Amino acid sequence: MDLIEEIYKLVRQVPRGRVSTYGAVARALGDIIASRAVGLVLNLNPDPDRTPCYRIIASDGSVGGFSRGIEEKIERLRRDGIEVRNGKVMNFGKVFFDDFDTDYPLKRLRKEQMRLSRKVRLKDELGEIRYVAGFDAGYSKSDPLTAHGAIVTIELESMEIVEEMIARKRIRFPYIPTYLAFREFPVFLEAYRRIKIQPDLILVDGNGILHPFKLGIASHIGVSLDLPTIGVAKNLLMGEMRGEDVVYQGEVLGKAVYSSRKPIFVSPGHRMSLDTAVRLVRKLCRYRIPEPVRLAHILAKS
DNA sequence: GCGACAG
DNA sequence: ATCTTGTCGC
Ligand SMILES: [Mg+2]
Repeated sequence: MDLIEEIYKLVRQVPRGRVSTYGAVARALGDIIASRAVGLVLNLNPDPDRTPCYRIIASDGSVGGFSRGIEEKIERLRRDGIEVRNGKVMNFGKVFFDDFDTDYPLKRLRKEQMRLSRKVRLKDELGEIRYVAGFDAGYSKSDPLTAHGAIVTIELESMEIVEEMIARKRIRFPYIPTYLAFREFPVFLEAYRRIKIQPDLILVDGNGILHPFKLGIASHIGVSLDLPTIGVAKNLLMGEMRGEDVVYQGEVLGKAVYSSRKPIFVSPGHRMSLDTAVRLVRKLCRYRIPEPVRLAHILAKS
């Protein structure tokens, strides 16, 4: 799924003399939550003549940002015949374009999450756990369209590294909260296909079932490979704290683990109960982040 | 300005 | 997530 191209295709539908908004483009993608991602993608637009990203402004009528400076954005809008005063588009309601031709790609991906979430199993289905892998992805500002995916596998008993793998993949999907797997799963798979030692368990940087459709990236990976997985997040995506429980819509989907002063948020991904996930994560923590993920994080950045 | 949404 | 020297505390 090339969501970056989908965004550019929508932007090209905005006619000269009209403007639209980051939120309107996000709604045409299928989910308003993607509005910030629309801005980030337009920031990387290589050709503002072919893809007139300057016609996308903030929902309050202010012009928003432009990588070449907002002066050029205002100048381009004026050349289109748009009146701009004090950084605001005049007659906003009249020039606003929202008549996008779209098949709502994010709605399709949401349905895919709902379909996969029915396959998640939350009872312990673990054989003997000898090898534990951790996965994380890293990026760089100088090359923001390449993801670096790292897998580090350790032996549980000795906590020694037995394998390290790094893969690169062109990114065609921005970070959108609750859609993380569609960004990072491809580079995970690229690295996973190359490892020689089959892990018995994979820890993933991100959530498991602690997700609005119970399909965070750890569950997405677990179900796709039918392997036991655990999600380990450094920040809380959703839910409220009840003691150490993370509760969402009346259900305990995760737990805060105080491996250091600041907690991490653990949720089962697949073939695992919450309690077992927490027990295994505690066992794997030398510092705040469990070793396989911590080491994968370092490798992905290098 | 506030709230806030993994990475 | 990224941009990033040095400093402080444990
Ligand atoms: Mg990460």
